[in-house]
Amino acid sequence: MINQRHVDRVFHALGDPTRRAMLEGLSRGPVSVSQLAKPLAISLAAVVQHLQILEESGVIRTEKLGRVRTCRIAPEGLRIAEQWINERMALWERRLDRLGELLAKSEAEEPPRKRKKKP
Amino acid sequence: MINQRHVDRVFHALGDPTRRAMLEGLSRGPVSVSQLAKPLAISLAAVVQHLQILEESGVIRTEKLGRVRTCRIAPEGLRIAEQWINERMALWERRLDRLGELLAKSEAEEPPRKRKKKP
DNA sequence: GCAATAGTTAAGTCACGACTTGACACTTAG
DNA sequence: CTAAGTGTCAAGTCGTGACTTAACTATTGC
Repeated sequence: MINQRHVDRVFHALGDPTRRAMLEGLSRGPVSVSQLAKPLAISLAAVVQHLQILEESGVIRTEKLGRVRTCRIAPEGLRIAEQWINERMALWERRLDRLGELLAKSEAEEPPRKRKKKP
Repeated sequence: MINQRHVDRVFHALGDPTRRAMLEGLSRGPVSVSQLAKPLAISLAAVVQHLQILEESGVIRTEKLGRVRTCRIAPEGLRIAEQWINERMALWERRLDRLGELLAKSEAEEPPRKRKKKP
């Protein structure tokens, strides 16, 4: 099981439309903070705040060279969210399988029949 | 491309820890509203509000028989979030592939060599 | 019919999260 | 050195989202 705190932070990060837009902006390759901010119609400071949340959640990594900070997607961070979703779906569908088995079995032994008598 | 509104609602729904806990509660099979509420330490009314958000986002379906509403996971709804994540990761990694090709190519043709002269 | 169970709706409170502004710090170019 | 470019930090505003309480509507069981 993955750390619950981690899952919380990742989904909180992904929960905001602006932050998802930023991830879209990053998905074609690494970009600087101001390039990332350009299409966003909010202040640079706001973008930086979002960046911090994204980075702390582990879905992006950043590094600063000189005066420019370069941001890139961290797939291993995103994968945590993906895994969580998959696990829920898997559990759910495993349950459907078990249900299917039960139905199949109860069809196999024709229903209104008494069980084997004990010796 | 999937409807943007849809993606927004799904991620907003998944962004709240209580709602994720509810999905956990549902992942083993369908349950009623009050069963779902029992482990949750919040009022039933609050649970109902969360349920509405979850249902409108399409990650669960519910149906009412008599006085009890039964809730179940809708995997096709969850899959929207999963897809979004996968697409971002895929774009990112496709880019890494292209980068790899470029590097491979520039290694193949030893770098400091003048190009073919025109005829 | 009456009481208990299961859920719904409305109204109001409150905290937190997203954003802004403004001052500041560091790097690079002229 | 100075100016322009790139980002950071702190403080404050504001709206929205998560919650509560309370009154109400079914449905079911005795």
